[in-house]
This record gives sequence, structure tokens and C-alpha cells, in this order.
Amino acid sequence: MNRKARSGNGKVETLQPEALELVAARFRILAEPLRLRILQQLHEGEKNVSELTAILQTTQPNVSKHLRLLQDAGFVGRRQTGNTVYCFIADSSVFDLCNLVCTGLEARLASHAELLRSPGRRGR
Amino acid sequence: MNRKARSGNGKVETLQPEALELVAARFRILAEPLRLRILQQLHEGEKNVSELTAILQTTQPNVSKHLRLLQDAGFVGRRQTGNTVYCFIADSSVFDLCNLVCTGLEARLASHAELLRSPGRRGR
DNA sequence: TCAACATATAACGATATGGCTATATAGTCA
DNA sequence: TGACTATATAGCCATATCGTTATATGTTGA
Repeated sequence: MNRKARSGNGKVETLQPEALELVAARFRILAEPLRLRILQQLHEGEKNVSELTAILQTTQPNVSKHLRLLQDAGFVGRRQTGNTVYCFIADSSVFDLCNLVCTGLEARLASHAELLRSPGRRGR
Repeated sequence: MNRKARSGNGKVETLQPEALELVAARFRILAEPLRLRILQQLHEGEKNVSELTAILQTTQPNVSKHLRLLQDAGFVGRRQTGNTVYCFIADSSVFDLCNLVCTGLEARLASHAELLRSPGRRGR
């Protein structure tokens, strides 16, 4: 064991800057509303590109592009039958991530709401 | 209870598109290497802007700008004494998030490595 | 009040990214 | 093979964001 972080012990606190780039890139995948909506749709069950396009009210190339990123990151998988491509959640831990963010967001918004309500009487 | 998601039950699977924008925005805060490096530094203990600037090898305005985003998101707090501003982690759950991403990333990279090693003999 | 220091903001250029339209690729069926 | 359908890619424009330099704000101490 030397001073540099080794594989398997990925505590973000100890990562090198280059590794943090990878972590940031992974966050960036989830930093787009449309991609989150795609994940949300796939949470209900697998869907093909045309279905997603219709549901999300955007263009087919746009869906394809976003799907590619989600697939490259390993969040989404694909299954092709004939010439239609069915997409599905390949790593459901992505929802743990999203829900952690949701929780933090709720806490944040609640604390803001608190500030607007009865200043000086926090917590009741 | 009506058909729209209500406060407190923030399962990402059920959020409206507008709510997903907020979730995406929160992910976006963590989608920058320099911001992750700031968080990393603050994990060791509070630091002021000048110290961060020196450590991160960038300009002071750049650090200030990123700190602002981290503060607005509630991840980082500030304490001002005299004219120096000390920053610290205000929501340490941000590291849970980062570590979840790290874990997923490691798994992803490991599975890629697997593909390069002995094709056909996966899992051993 | 003035000089000095620490931090914040403004304004800019460079780059990245989202969404579009047009087109290419690839699979199915006749 | 050729028409049709589903998806992917290319190319483009608009916008957002990073990092920089210049400057403003604000705090301390003489």
C-alpha cells in the first residue's frame, strides 16, 4: 500500500484529481432533466426508443443521444429485437442516488421555507 | 392525497418534470471536478478562500464562484472573522452521494476490465 | 480617512452541451 | 432486390458554463 489511493477503496475523500474528473463525469450524466425523465420512464418497465420519444415529447434523435450517454455510463441497457431497441434499467442503484439527492433537496427547501415562516421561532 | 406527488415523499420515480429539473440542478453542482476538489479539501477541515486558491492552483475569483454554488446548494457553509471567510462542510451527506457514485464507477470500470481479460471466462 | 488585505462581482472568450433538421444505417417484409 | 420502419449519426445553432482579468466591496489597523 502506498500513498496513492488503490483500487476498491474508493473513498472520494482520498481520490486524485484525475479520478475526481471521472466522478464528476458520472454526476454530469445525471445532471440533465431529460435523462432523469428517461430513467423514470424505464423504472416502470422497459420501453423502446419510439415510445420514449412519444412520452417525452421530444425528437427521436434527441432521445437516442441521451440514451447513448446513459448506456455508456452503464445505467441503462438495451435489447434489440427486429429493428426496435428496448431499453431498460441496467443499474438500479441509480435510483438510490436520485433519491439521496431528492432527500437533500427536500431538506434544503424545507430549511428555506422555515426562514420565511416566523423568523426567530425556528423549529416551531 | 391527489394524483400529484406531495411534499416529503420524494421518490424520484414519481416526481413531475419540473421537480426533476431541481434534482438535475443538484446533480449539476457536483458535476464539476473543481467543486469536488473543494469538497475534498473541506473534508479535512475548514479552510479560507485564499488557502483553497493556493491548494487548488487556480484563481481566487474562480474559487469564490464555485464556493457560491456549493453554498447556495447548502453543501458548504461559511464563517467570517475579520475579512477572511472560512468555509466548511455544511451537509456531510454530500460524501455519501460521492461515495455512491464512486462505487458505481468502480463497478463499471471493473466490468470493462473484465471484458478485456479472458473473454468467455467471465466471473473467474 | 486612507492604505492593505481578503473576498466578491462583472465582463469576456473559449468550450461544451442540448435540441433541432437532414441523412445514414440497419432490420423486416414483400 | 426494393419499399418501409426504427434507430443512429452528422451538422448546425443557441445557450450555458468554466476560467480568466479587471474591478468593486468590505474589513482591519494606522
